[in-house]
Amino acid sequence: MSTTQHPPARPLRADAQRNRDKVLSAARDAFTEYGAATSLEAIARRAGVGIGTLYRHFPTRQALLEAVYVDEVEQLARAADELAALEPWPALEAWLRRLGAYLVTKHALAAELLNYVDRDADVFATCRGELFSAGAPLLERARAAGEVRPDAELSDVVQMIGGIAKIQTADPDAIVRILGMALDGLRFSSPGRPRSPSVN
Amino acid sequence: MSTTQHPPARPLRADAQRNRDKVLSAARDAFTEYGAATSLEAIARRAGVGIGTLYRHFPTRQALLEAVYVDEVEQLARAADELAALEPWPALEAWLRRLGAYLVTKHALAAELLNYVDRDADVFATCRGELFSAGAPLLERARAAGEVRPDAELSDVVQMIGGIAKIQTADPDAIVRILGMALDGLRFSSPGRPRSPSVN
DNA sequence: AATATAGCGGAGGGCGCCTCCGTTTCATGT
DNA sequence: ACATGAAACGGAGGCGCCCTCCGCTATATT
Repeated sequence: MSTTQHPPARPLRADAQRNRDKVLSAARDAFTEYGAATSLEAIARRAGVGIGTLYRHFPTRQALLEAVYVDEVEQLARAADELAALEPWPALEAWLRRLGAYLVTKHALAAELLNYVDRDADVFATCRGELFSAGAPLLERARAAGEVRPDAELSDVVQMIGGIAKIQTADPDAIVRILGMALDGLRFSSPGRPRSPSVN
Repeated sequence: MSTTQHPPARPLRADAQRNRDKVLSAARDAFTEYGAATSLEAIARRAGVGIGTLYRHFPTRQALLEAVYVDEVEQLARAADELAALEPWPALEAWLRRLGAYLVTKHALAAELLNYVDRDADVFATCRGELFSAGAPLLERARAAGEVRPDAELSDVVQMIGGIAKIQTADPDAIVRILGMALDGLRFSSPGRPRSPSVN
């Protein structure tokens, strides 16, 4: 019943694909910048396409929100693969920070989405699955390298970051700092262990 | 800082008071019937006043939502007084059922309100206080009469009803039935005790 | 009854939603 | 290369909502 699984019945014309991407990326930026209530016309303008084109690709606001949501998760999953090139801890840290940034904006998105679909709709389950299978190898690798405390579960880590992302504050840097502390906690389980300073 | 405490600086002209009440009641009905996103113009039409009049009394959507919210709580508190004439248990049951009905609609209202004010704004605290001091005597009286289990705390009861009210279901009667069960649980703490059938 | 003024109401400007359809661009067969 | 049908584009236009402004009306006061 997912609205996203249409393995191209017909592969979408080149310009159409281009426009679809432009809208998606404009929507992502706009939602992040102005909140999930941004007008669709503004998004179309920002994407440099006509309003009609936007509606052709995303017939309802829900469809667009959902697509952005899914798109972000997919990018996050892809990022996990690319980060595999780094050392275990930097890879994990980078990914978790990115996850944090994502979760901050996700709340607005998810809240708005819930106006249209119910809490345990397909989208959410699927996305959660993707997220976990993307993150698991990174955590596993860092753990194997002795870079994180051995008792850290991925679900706990994600919860923790989710909680931090939910913090209401006027100062967005605060989130970054708090996240830094929490990540140090993930890395070291007991006091006294020498640590490299984590750059802000 | 409450927006509701203006002990009439000047007592509001007769027609103005009338119109204010009409709007408030129309808003309550409309919000209940169509959700908290109902257009203000529709509410004005329903109340039989001009849109300008609505805006005169409630300059923002938030103001109106808040007023409805407060008004409902006040009615609930007043109901508690009137119910004092009934026998202890019927009084408590009637009030709690009414509380349940209120909480069902309240969720939509509260959710919308939270778009404007933060979670622990004045309004909420005040209303919670009023609610509790209205309900406490009813519960106390029923307890004294041996009609409810002695270990029932008002806050627990309210929480329970709140939880039931939150249940998502297509069938609104289900809520009523479930509430009935829960109230029986409030009344009787152990099996085997004879009970009068609770009328639906 | 006369006057001052609080209060009324709705027209109107701005904006967002969404549809419809004439125009443009692409893909495909020759 | 070119023609041709189909896919995709884009924006005008209709509608509803938000909110303000201000000429008119109802009420209170003397």
